[in-house]
Amino acid sequence: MKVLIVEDDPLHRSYLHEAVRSALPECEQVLEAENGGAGEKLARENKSAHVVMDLQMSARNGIEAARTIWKERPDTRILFWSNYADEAYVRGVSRIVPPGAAYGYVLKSASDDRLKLALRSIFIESQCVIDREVRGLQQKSLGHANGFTDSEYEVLMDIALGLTDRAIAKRRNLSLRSVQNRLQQLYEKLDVYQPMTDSEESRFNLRARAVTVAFLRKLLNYSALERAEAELAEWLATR
Amino acid sequence: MKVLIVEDDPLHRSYLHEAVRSALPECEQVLEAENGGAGEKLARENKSAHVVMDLQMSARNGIEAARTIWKERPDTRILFWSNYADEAYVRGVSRIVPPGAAYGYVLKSASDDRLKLALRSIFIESQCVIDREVRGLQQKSLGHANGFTDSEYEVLMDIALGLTDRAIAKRRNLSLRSVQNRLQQLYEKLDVYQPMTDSEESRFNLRARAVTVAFLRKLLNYSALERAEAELAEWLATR
DNA sequence: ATCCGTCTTGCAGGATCCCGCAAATTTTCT
DNA sequence: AGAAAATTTGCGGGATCCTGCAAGACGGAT
Repeated sequence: MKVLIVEDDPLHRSYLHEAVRSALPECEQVLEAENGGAGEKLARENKSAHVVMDLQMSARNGIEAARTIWKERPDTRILFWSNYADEAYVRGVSRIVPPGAAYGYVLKSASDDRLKLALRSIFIESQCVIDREVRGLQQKSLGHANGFTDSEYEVLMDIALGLTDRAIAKRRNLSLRSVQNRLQQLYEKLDVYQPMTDSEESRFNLRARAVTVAFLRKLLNYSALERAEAELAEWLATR
Repeated sequence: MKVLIVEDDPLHRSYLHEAVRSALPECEQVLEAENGGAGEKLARENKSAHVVMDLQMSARNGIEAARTIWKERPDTRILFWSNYADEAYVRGVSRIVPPGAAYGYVLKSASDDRLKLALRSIFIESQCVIDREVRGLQQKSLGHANGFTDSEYEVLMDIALGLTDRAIAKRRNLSLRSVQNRLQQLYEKLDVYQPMTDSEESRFNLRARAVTVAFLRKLLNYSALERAEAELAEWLATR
């Protein structure tokens, strides 16, 4: 068995290396890459079927890397190992995992044992292992209780990118009014209607405010924005 | 000499601990805190005059912590040790450093030697040490060549928070039109006027787009937003 | 003092955004 | 199939945003 580690931070990389060695004695070789691009390349060359991947790397995003790896070999097992459980990350991951693939999502704050257990479960037993904190988010985002519809999430990304109502309508094949409907739902759910002061006027710009509170609530983050921007550029090219 | 380490990540914390021990043999005691709040408390109790501080911690921001520490004891020496050199961080730091204080800004990607040298320079020699990458940003942001005026940065934060033109005017004691002038300068500098397609209409919503490209350019980031939101709440309270 | 550049302010108008209302369409459920 | 619920769409109007034009205000330099 070969294991590929894709991780920015040298300290974390060597810690992971050590953890893999000790949790998987049957592993003959541990490869290391320090960004998404190098990770994709190594995975291709070595046909690695076992990857530990950091999200949030400077050069190339972990999610991007995972997507191309899975596109080439959908049975690859990937353990995502991240600092944060932002909803943006969780959504990003579950959007790209191929049907039936074994993967995991473990926080860096998890204990040694938890990490090692996850390594064995995913790489040996082909099970999915998702940290409880992350799992909670997943369910909340699916259960429509307080979560967001995919279509709402779409418009959220679109206004975060700075698109016009009209532009969104074109991109999503909707009428202007429908876009605005979705926006209203979004504003409702993000609870953006609070007046600035109890006194009188002076409110928020709903559109901009929505993006802000989405950020503060971790529905959005830098890498989600980065991905969205890339997708937008892609779409623009086809017009 | 006592040194206080404020850092989220256990791995980085112990690495720092080791680096301090080896670079500063005259240091008798190394204290550790795992978030900003605990850091402030320890600094107060131990009157630590030497701090190594991570920015970007989950519980309480490194910049916030540094601000309160410096407010209580302005001669404290603080070395900021961060993953990123976002302009948002650099601006945030230089906004709070007291006149004449010795501080440093070193990236986590720097070599062992660089870190140790910085530790000695700041804590022993009371010099300011700022990584070249960071320094570059500082100068660019000051030299008005391509950088942003403080007033432009202010409106940027304000629209990022989702404030109305009118609200910004009140907050900054300006007329409506002046705010809009600043916004125009901002749009100009952020180069937000590009049409979406070469063909015809369908452009960006300038206001939202400006915030986005500011994010992508690292002029803004999560912690800057967090701080701005707190300041806004504070201001709202005084109305 | 005068000149010059920068910053500020007002006004006006066109574009966009936000939203209530209501009809048409699709989806879901029985 | 038929009814109920949700979604989509059009229209219209009020609020906000973006901008050109032009007149003061302030400060520094000659």
